[in-house]
Amino acid sequence: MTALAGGIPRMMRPTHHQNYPRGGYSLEVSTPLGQGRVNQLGGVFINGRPLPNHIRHKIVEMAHHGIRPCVISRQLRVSHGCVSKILCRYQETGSIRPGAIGGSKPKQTSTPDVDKKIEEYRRDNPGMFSWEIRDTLLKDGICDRNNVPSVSSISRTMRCKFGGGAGEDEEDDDEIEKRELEENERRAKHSIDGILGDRCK
DNA sequence: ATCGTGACGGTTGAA
DNA sequence: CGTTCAACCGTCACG
Repeated sequence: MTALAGGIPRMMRPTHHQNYPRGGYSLEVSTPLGQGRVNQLGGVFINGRPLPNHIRHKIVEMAHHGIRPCVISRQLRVSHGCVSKILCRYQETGSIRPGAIGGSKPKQTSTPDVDKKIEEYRRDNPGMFSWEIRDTLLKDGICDRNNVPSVSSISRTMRCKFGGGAGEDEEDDDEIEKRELEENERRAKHSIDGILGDRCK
């Protein structure tokens, strides 16, 4: 641990390390949704998970009323770093929702160019099969035999871009939010049901 | 006193 | 099915 005599690169924090005296400082509380913890301000949070929606909402609402971030932080018991982040994001994107967690990068098996071409073929001829697209890619000289994507790769690409063919409908934040709230409630209820009378299977 | 920032330990979910 | 791994999370502490 002492290994970096050579000048700590201005941004390393050898001393911090989230070193709590082991055994617990960060109180643990149980919530319907998992292991909750308590931050320095006394607020409850779940490590690794986004803040609940109503808190996020409250943060932007208070900010909207001209309340300073530091006050919001103390009042809602959310770290100022988090308040700052949520507010920043809200200003940038207009959304209070957290970013998409998890999943793999849409794997770029082909170049963007090829991807574009696939989209184009598909748009011009929606009934086209993946193997036909593959053939066309070769015929048009977009790819050669060495770098042409596999048929399954092409169908994956199309699944991603076209979502299975159905038109994508954009829901506005409110709608998503509402649905999320319901889902949360349902989930919470579920786990309570599970505790009260475990009968599923 | 505030607030931007990045390390950290954590969870998630498509591939 | 289980595993991988890069995305995001909020907290903490520094500056």
